[in-house]
Amino acid sequence: MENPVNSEPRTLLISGLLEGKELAKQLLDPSNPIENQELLLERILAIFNQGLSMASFNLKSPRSSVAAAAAAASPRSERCIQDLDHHHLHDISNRRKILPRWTKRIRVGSGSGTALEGLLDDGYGWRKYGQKDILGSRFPRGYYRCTYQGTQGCLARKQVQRSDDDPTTFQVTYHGHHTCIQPSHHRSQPPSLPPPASPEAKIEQHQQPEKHDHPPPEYPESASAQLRVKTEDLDTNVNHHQMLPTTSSFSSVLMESENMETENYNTMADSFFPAFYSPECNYFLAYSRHIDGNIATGISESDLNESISALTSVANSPIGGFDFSLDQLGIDPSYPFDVAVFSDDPINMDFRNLEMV
DNA sequence: AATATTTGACCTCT
DNA sequence: AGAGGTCAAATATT
Repeated sequence: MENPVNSEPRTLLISGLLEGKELAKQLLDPSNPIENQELLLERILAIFNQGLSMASFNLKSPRSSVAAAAAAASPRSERCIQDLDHHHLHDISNRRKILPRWTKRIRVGSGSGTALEGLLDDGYGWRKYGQKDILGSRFPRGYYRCTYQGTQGCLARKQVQRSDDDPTTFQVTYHGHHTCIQPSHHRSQPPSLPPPASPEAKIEQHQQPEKHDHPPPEYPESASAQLRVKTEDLDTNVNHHQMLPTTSSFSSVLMESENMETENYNTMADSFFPAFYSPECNYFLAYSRHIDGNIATGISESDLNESISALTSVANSPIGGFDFSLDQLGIDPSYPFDVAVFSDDPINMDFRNLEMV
């Protein structure tokens, strides 16, 4: 029963467009530095994209889009029919391989028994759709999908696995970025606060040496006050934590390197520029992080091009410039674009602070 | 009544 | 064939 908030897409769409309007006004402000103008443009574009995707998603009949077909509404018998479609089959089999995937280790400070898992709220609305005993693990693995899969076609998923050796820690593996607008995230409104708990939770960040990829750091580290991420160790000048509510942290989060099935994602570009792609939906939103006006520290454009084109197979790099178009990218505009635009995830909070203050 | 969770069956991948 | 992942009917919760 999470997110009882009204998630009516129309409302969200309108408020998003209002934000776009506001940004457009700022764009006209001649005192704005040129870098900011680029950012504003990019963001406005993203808002348009999101709006388009929302509108098209809600207009279409559920069966008419892959995203919706992937939604849970489809009975098993219909699935079999759909599976006759080889393309569709191919899409589905590819999806798991290509979707970005990253893992976090979350330690809950205190608590007992089943209540612990409730402390794992990361600010998003999740709906449990399965649980499985895992070979060699004492605790079952929980499977969650985005609450708004049905209404907004968001394909984000996560798995929660309680650690064997330390039952107070959970390994949370995310699959895919949210393409939805989450009401609880909107306008930086953190979800309801959890009951206060041990405030001394220590947050660490580390990487597994054998896997050199970074977790996409744009994931909203609990827009809620429940998780606080220590980002000082991140090698960027991004100050996520400044944007995060820090009132009561009682969970620790260890950002782990990703356990990707595709090495394609395994690039610096992905960590610095968590391009919100979702190849199974064939969409790509040009989106990058501009911190201190330097968007590509340590990353060559060719690196970006390589990784991104490999990822999407439809896109050229959006990083070097923002002059992409749906046609250029071969994107079906009817698919949901990724978003983060309306959510208050850290990266966008950065944007807000950078551009609107 | 609407929405979320549980859980056994089914599907996919290795 | 077996393990992991997902579906969906039954059940629980709000």
